[in-house]
Amino acid sequence: MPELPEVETIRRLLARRLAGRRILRAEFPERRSLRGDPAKTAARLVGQTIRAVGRRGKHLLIEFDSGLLLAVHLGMTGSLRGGGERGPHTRAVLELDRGRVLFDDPRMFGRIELCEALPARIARLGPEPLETTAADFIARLRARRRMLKPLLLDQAFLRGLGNIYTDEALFRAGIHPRALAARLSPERARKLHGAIREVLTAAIAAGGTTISDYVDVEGNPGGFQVRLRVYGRAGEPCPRCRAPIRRTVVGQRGTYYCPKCQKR
DNA sequence: ATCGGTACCTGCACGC
DNA sequence: TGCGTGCAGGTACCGA
Repeated sequence: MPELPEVETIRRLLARRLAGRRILRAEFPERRSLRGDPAKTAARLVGQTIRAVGRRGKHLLIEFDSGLLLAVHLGMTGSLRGGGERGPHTRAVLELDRGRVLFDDPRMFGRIELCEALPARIARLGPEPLETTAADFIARLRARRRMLKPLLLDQAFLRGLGNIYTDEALFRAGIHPRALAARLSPERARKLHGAIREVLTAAIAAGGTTISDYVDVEGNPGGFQVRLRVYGRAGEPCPRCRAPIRRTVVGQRGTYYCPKCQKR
């Protein structure tokens, strides 16, 4: 479900809600949603005060005064709720000195981990798409012999893009999802860098994309779905040339693109 | 390095 | 109504 813009939207709301709060109780009713032992993790969390909420790619990082870190990945269907009662898919509950936060995740692809430092798994991800420079991005593309779509989805190359925003960025840049990274001209690579920045920035401003179930901490859906140009629009006319948008599969992922506007 | 396949899960839409 | 199928915003691991 959530890609960078959704996670960033959640991070901002969570930061406001959680900064300075203390954990009174924690519960992990679903062992598989947690890396580590549920009882031990819960015990270590009690009494911890939240300093800040950060983000690396699609990972949320709840930082405590003690230096401990609660890393949350929402997977495909994970969501965080500020308040309310637990439901059938509640996988974690943090009871605070004011309010509570619940982690719901029907498909259980999401994970929570309490750690003392940034886990290697997260530390070794690629750069933030909104922080990397065009020059660096172009140089790194050049070094890869791979199709663009799977490369952009690879979190070790760039952290935060998922299926939706990859397709949207490639469309905006006029580049075919199967185009080979190393063969892109510097000008087209620069255009792709700009397209990624634009689509992510606009999506964050709109509060993310809701296809079926994404909601933020307050339960509000995103607003960017109405501005998607190709994702989920197979058969509809391309907003630029009116040719029908096509759906195909690239790297085992459903992929939407305009066969006329997007060239290899 | 890169690719394809599989696995992990549940829920929903769809066709019959 | 019920059942089978395919699909879904993500990641990890395996062998080729």
